[in-house]
Amino acid sequence: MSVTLGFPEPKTQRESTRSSRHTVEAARGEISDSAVRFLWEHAFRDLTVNELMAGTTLSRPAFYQYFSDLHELMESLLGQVESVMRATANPWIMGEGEPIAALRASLGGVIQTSVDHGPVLRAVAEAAPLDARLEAAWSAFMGRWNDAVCTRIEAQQQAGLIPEFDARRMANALNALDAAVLIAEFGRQPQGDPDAVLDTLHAIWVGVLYGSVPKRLPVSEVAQDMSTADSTPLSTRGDPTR
Amino acid sequence: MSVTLGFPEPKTQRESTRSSRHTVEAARGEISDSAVRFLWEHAFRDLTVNELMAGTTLSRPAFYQYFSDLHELMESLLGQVESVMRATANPWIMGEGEPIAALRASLGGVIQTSVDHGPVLRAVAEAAPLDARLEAAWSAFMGRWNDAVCTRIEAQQQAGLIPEFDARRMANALNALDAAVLIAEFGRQPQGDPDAVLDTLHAIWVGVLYGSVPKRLPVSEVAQDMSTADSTPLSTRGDPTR
DNA sequence: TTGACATACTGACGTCGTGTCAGTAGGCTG
DNA sequence: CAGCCTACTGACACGACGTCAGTATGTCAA
Repeated sequence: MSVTLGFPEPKTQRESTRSSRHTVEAARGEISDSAVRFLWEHAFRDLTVNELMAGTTLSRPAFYQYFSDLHELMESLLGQVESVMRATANPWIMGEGEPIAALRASLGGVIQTSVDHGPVLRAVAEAAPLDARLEAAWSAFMGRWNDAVCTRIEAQQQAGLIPEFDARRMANALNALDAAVLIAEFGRQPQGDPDAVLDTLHAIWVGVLYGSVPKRLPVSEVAQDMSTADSTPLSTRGDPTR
Repeated sequence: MSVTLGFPEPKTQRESTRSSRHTVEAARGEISDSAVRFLWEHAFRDLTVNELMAGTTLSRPAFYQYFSDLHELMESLLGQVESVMRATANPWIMGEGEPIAALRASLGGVIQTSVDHGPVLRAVAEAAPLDARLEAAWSAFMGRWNDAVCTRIEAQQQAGLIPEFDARRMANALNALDAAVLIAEFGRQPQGDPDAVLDTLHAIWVGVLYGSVPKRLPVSEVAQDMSTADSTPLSTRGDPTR
C-alpha cells in the first residue's frame, strides 16, 4: 500500500521451508518500517497497534504474532539503532589518535546516527518509562555507553590526561547529557543544526575532560569529514509527502 | 485513612462561603498529597485515577471536578516544585559573590530540591511526552531555566570570565544534563548520594564555563552550608512503612 | 489432481482505564 | 422548614489492548 522503497518481498524462503504469506523476517521488517515511518511524523503517544498495522498489509491481530506489544517493537528498533551508533563512536572509545580530535570524530558519528534515526531514539526514550522491560533495555543501552566511556576516562586518567574525578559518575552524566541533547535536537522535525550541536557537545566534553576549550586547538587538525560517517538508514524513511 | 502528617483539615472556610464537604483548595490538596505519596513508591505508569482516588476520601469521578486529567495534576505538582527550586538557585543565577562558589551553592540548592521532590520531577518528566499540554508545561519549565542560565552566561562572557561559545545552546545542554542526572539520581528510591552528585555537576559546570576543575580552588571558600537550603517539603512525604 | 496437514492470518470477544452525565445527598440561606 | 446550591457518585459509552477459536492459504504426499 504505502511501501516506498527497497526490497520488494524477495521471497527467497532461504530454506524453502514453511511460509505462506510472509517470512517472519519480512513481516517483522514490514511492521518495523511502518513504525519508523509513523514515528518520523508523529509522537510515540499517538502510535497505536491499529494505526501501526494500517501501514502494513496485515491486520491488527497479526501484530501480536511478531511482537508481544508495542514496547517490544521499540526494543527491537533500539537494538538496530544501537548497532549503527556504536560503530560510529569508535575513534575516541577505542583510543585511536589524538584524544581531542578523536572525541570530535566520535561525537560527530553519534550525531550523524541521531540525524538518521532521531525519531526512533526519541520514541524509545519516551516509551521506556511506560514498560519495565523496555526501561531495562534502555537502561542497559545507556549502561553500555557508560561502561565504554568510563573505561576510556579511567585509562586517560592513568595517563595523566584527565583530572582525577569519579569516572563512572562523570561518564553517566556526559552520556545522559548527550542523550538529552540529541533527542531534543534530532528527535523530531524540523531537526537542529548538527554542526552547532557538535560544537556545543565537543566544548562540553573537552572542557570537562581536558580542561580546555576546543577552539584553542588547530581547527584543521580537529575537522573531520563527516560524510564518511556511516549513515545507512535503519529502515525506510518516512515519506515527506504523506 | 493513610494521611500521615500535617494539616488535619483546618476547615477554616476562609470566607464562610459555600462548601459542603471540601474546600476546592482542600480537595486539590488531598488529591495532590495522594499522588505525591503514590509517586514516592511507584512509577507514573502505575498511577491510575482509581488508584489515586483510593488514597483520598473521595471517589473516582470527583477527581474530574478538580483536574481535567492526570496530566493536569502533574502540571500542578510541577508548578509547586518549580517555585521551591527557583528560590534555591538564586546565588549563581543572580550573580551573587564569587562565581564558582555561587555556582556550587546554586547546584546544591537544586540538588536539595531534587532530594525532596525527586519522584515528582521524575513523574512529570516521564508523563510529559504523553500529553501535549504537559509537554508544553515541561518545556516552558526548562525554558525558564535556560533563559536564566543563558543570561548569566552571556553576562559573564562580556566580563571575560567565560569563553565565547553559543550561550543559549550551552545553557540548554547544561540544564538538560542537570535534569537527566537529578532525575536519575533522586527520582526513585533508593536515592543517590547528594554530595557526590554535587561534585560531579560542579566539576562539569566549572570545567565547561570557567575552563578549570573546581579542585584547583580553595575548598574552604567553595564549601557552603547546605543545611541553609530551603528543604520545605512540597507535600506529605510517602510513609516508608507502607 | 487431490486430499490432508501446517501455519499465517483474522473477526470477534472480554477486559481495563478513561471521561461524562444525570441524578442524589449534604449543607447553607432566608 | 422550604428551597436551593453544589459537591459528589453510580452507571454508562468509548477506545485500546490482548486473546482465541476459526478460516484461509500454501506445502507436501500419494
